[in-house]
Amino acid sequence: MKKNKAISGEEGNGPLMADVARLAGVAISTVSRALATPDRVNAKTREKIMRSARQLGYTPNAIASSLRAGKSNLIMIILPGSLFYGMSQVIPQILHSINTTLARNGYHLMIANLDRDETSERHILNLAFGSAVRGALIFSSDLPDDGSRSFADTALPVVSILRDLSGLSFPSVVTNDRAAMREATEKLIGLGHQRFLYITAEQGNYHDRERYGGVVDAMETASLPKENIVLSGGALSYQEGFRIGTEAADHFATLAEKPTAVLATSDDMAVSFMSAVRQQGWRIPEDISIISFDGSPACAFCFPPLSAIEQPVEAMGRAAAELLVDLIERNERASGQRVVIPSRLICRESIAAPS
Amino acid sequence: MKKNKAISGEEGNGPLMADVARLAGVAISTVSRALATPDRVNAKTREKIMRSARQLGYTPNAIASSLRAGKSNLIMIILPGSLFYGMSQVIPQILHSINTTLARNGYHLMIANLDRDETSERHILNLAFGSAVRGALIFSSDLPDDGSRSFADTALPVVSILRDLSGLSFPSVVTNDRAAMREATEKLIGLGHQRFLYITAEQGNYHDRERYGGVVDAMETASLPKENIVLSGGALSYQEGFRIGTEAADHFATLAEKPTAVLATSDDMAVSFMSAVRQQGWRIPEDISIISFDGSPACAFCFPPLSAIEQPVEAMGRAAAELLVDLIERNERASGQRVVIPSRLICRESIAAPS
DNA sequence: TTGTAGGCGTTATCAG
DNA sequence: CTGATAACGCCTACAA
Repeated sequence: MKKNKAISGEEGNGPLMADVARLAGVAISTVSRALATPDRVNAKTREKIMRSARQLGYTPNAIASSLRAGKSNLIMIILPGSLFYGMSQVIPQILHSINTTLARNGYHLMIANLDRDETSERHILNLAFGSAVRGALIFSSDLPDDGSRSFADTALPVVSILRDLSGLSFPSVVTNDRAAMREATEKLIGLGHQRFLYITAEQGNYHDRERYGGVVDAMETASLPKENIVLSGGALSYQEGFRIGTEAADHFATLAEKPTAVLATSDDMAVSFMSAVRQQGWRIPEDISIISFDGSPACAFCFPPLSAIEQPVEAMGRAAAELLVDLIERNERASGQRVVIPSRLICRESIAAPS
Repeated sequence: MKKNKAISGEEGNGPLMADVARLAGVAISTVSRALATPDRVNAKTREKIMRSARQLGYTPNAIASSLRAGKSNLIMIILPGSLFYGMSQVIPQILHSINTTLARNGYHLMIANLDRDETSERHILNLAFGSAVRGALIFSSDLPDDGSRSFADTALPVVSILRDLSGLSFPSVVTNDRAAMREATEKLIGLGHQRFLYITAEQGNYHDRERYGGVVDAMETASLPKENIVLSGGALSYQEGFRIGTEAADHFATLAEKPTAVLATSDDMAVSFMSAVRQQGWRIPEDISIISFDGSPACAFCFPPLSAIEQPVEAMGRAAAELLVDLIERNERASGQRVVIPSRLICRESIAAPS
């Protein structure tokens, strides 16, 4: 009833502009104009065309427009495989807010996994260099490189999220990892804690450096020795958060001088650590205080409710998408601008003064 | 160094096949062949072409190929906005496994939010009818419809995930909601429980019907009266899982005859319920046993560790993507086939015999 | 084995 | 205001 594509065509790929033109008794170009710039065509003709289009169920072929226009309306987001697991809803939340913002501006979002194989890097580079996408968002990742081409050389507008790549002149939307961690540490110091366990993944990566730096800052300000920070983890990726937290608890058990407070760099590490030390007989927060990073909604329902540095995921996604759209629209690219969206420390029952 | 695009062209959209041809001293078509069907061109010519291509950093224009071929290699996944929140990692996990499978077969994954506004429905229909995508995965959603076009009429290959749409002749990859819930209920009945609180979202939707049905099945088999199932929630979407669980705890507090076991239809509902009833002074599992649905990895680290029906998210994603690729490759579409990937009941400390 | 020519569906330019 | 025509970049008969 709505669709009319010839005689059941089997493969008939839907009506074309030409079909609409024929039905309306005008030239193809007139149809095109009626659709793109309605006020540049006579009202009556326009009406006729619109009616024909509706009657045929015509939908413009997006690929043909893209080819003609020399640009697509696809945005690619590069996601590290390691962030797909765990309880923190960083990925879905950010995808949702980005996608909503992009859709509102007429763009579509394509996902590109950045796994640890070279195929995925090549895929991404093909997309970037093959004019398949109009812009890219790169989420907490390094720049793909397949040996002969590097993402750094792309002519695409790119915005980095979470990781600060403004030094490479990619505009970046980040949070204040360092200051937030410093604030959390100061909070614990204020409660009387002096000895900390810092649990991390992938020691030395951007987030670890920033966050650890924040802890050190706070210690220095309070004139506490750096040696009071015991490190745990550091060898695995964020994807392994639960394992990192569990192992940190084992590590904790072996320590002669126990830290009284824990700073975990992801929710997964925090909850698995809490679960394991509880089984060892420690109480939270009486024996151990703990604050984590990410602050997914589930933290409020942990036992005890988990204090956390809450990353403004939605806001970051929105900001990044808007920045990218703006870049595209203004036909720019470089500019090492840096948007910082602050994280908030949410204190819940997992912290208290040491006993 | 790698890229050579004329004299810094400003807008020069990268080298074309024509550039490669010129550099190699052959015709464009020969370049095309050398890239697509290498053995149909002289080894020496091929070499020359490959070298030129590499030297220029040539990457084929994906849009042009798609137009020429009459088909894109984009797959769209339709995701309901309501599933982007909460602790269960259904969305990221399934995106990851789908994307990996698709990438291996040369396809790319595009996200389409299905929010509650008509714009998003129109967007999706434009994609489906505008030849922009080659196939679609529809994740636990109803079929988009903008009033004049319906997704049901699309000529695209479509696979439904989680929701059984095989009746509408869309191949579907689902889990055994009903049987799994039945098994969970039987487990609790076996422990001696006779009175249940069933917490749900969106009463009457596909998942609710299936899951509730499973509870009823188990009750009937055990000759327990249906009245022993107390319902909570049912008015909000899955997105509101934490709120649903919290409210269910309030509801629980008002009940004269307390259920001794709880069946929650998402992890979010379960953890927020546990958190709230604990504050009311109840103990789990001594006073209340609880089993949830989804079984995200974090369940193992709850307090107490949460028993759950674990959905095989990865496997479902992989199966759906493979099914879709197969459909595309074999040029088919309809076929109400239904792949069931069973969920597993994982028992942890949140259940025990009633006291 | 290689080259020539035409077309995929749309849009922009230029006449009429 | 409308119509013919030429691209967009690639691929594939078909011809050489």
